[in-house]
Amino acid sequence: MKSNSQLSLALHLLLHMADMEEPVTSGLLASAMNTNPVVIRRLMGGLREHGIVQSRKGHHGGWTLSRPLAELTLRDVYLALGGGPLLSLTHRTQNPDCLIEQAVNETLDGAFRDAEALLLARFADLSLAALQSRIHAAIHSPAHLCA
Amino acid sequence: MKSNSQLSLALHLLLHMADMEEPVTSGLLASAMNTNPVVIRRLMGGLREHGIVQSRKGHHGGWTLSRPLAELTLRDVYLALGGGPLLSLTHRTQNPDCLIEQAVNETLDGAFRDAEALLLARFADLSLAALQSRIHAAIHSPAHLCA
DNA sequence: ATTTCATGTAACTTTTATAGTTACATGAAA
DNA sequence: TTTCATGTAACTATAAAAGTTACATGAAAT
Ligand code: FES
Ligand code: FES
Repeated sequence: MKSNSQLSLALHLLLHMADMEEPVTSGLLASAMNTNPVVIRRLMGGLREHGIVQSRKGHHGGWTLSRPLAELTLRDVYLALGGGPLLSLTHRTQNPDCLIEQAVNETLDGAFRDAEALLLARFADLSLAALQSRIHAAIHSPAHLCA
Repeated sequence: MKSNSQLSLALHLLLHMADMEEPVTSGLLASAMNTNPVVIRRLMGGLREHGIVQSRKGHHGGWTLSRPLAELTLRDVYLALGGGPLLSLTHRTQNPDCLIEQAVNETLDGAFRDAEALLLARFADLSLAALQSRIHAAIHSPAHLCA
């Protein structure tokens, strides 16, 4: 399948928004990310339902963070995006009666679970504030947004 | 994209072959796996190039293991299949100049590398012989092959 | 009020990775 | 020389993700 880059996109968006005073429109964010406003709105919609961002319609509307980055971890963002699959390997379930298939898949699942758990634990240890400070050390105009 | 189940399939095939005396045809394997012979031949072709299986054409031809399962780990099989991506998450590389994108992606990559390393290490610890003995404990007719 | 602008969303198209299919050439055993 | 199986190219199908179009809804500004 086509590989999933929503987490990368979401983080990029949130970090940009953190440096903005005013609400930012999906149009502006989209052109900075070289994508389409609807893609942004869809993704942000998910984050809004988890209390991460807020939106306002109409004039001077747009998107703002609804809690400080220090209270947000990569894990929160990943889960708010729906917590989709982390691994690209699946197992075949063509004939569930086959004992070999069962044994193979149980074994693989064990390894998969461990890798996923490790990744989630890593995500939980990374706050967006940490990312942000790393970025601010490198950038000197915080509110920059490629339009 | 459609998710990748080659490793699961390959393991299933190898374990079946281990219990067979005679070479097995791609046609037979395919019907046991509910798939197409060409899918089997393609996959096995990769394994042959890495010395895992052998093929013979013509009458009574087919596929046989070319080394004992005890010398094969899941890692070997995974690598012989091409060592494709393990994780379904990627990062977006729309504007490589953007420092935020860079920081986000470096951070993600760190976590991804660790998870992949863990998974590979797990794979390296699992020999096919171990899988096989687990299966033989459950099955009493080793050479069974759903056709 | 009415104009303006931005979100909210449904429906559709495009892209890309994987799997499955058809067709046939090649080669080895019987 | 017939039979059977691999080897491979070319094509189709399926599925997941991303991008696009179109328009309804709602809020600010004048
Ligand atoms: S778009 Fe991220 S810094 Fe320019
Ligand atoms: S196909 Fe695996 S045991 Fe029947």
